[in-house]
Amino acid sequence: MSKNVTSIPLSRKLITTLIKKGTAVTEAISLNLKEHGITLQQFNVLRILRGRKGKVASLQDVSKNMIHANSNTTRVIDKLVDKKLVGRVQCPTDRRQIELTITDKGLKLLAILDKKVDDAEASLTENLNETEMSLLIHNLDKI
Amino acid sequence: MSKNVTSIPLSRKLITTLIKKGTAVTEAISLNLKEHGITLQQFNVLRILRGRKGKVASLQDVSKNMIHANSNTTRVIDKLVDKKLVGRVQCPTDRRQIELTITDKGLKLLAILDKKVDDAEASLTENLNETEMSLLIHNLDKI
DNA sequence: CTAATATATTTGTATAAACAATTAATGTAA
DNA sequence: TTACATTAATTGTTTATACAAATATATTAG
Repeated sequence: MSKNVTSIPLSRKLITTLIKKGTAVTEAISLNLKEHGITLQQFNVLRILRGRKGKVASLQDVSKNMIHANSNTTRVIDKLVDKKLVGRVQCPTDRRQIELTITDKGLKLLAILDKKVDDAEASLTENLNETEMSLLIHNLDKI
Repeated sequence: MSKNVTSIPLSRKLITTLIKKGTAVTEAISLNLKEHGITLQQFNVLRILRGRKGKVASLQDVSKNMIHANSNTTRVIDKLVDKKLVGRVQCPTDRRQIELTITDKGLKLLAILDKKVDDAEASLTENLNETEMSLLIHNLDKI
């Protein structure tokens, strides 16, 4: 069966909705972090590092897992190091690489932020039940 | 029935997926516009103005309909005026307001861009059928 | 009519992001 | 070993965005 021509406007509606909701959600989450002087990018880096459970991560490990894998990762991490939330040392076996870890201070802050972000995320999705959420995730992954 | 506690990680997964997909889609669409020196914001303004079908729009009309309703709308429009894609005149009855219209050159460019963007949007959603797209839109609107 | 208030747009400034180029260290082939 | 290529991270620069303040015009209360 051939693709229905009316699928073009529907795909436009879907993409537009996705961009708008994505932006709105980003802003809603960011708002909770802002009071603590943390950006969404910085928050993601902290979460990635905590996920390492003590093992070090290189800058490119982090960069790959970020929403935007870009060349500004160094500067995002600079801010976290300045705030003593992340430790950065040169890798002894390959001195091109750096080894990143989350500090105790970072873990403590993250615990506070997580609570706020979890609440915000729960609030944003309060009109959806679990089945709907699972289906949304499943179908969003087809895009 | 009380809310299941496992809904918290599911909501996190959903929000994370939404942010990532929203970003990816934004970039994919932007890529098509970039070759023509147009940003997504500028493209949206052109579409909004075309939607007016000849009637003028004020800056705040445009700003309200943009993904980011912000104080930088003036500068986005500056670029479009520079490129002669949009006309800007002072409103005679209320000189605080400006009257914006899309030019013929703007309409011609938009016709080209629309084609590319429609194709990109169709391609992005090719793994979804109409029922799935409708449901996605419906459920995203609950967020 | 004048002062105060409200509204529409613009401008200034600091921060963030995109993109390209550079530096430093390592790996590899003659 | 030495030159060349590759990899990892950093830096420079331009453009975009967020947020606050300023400007210009219009409206309203007295």
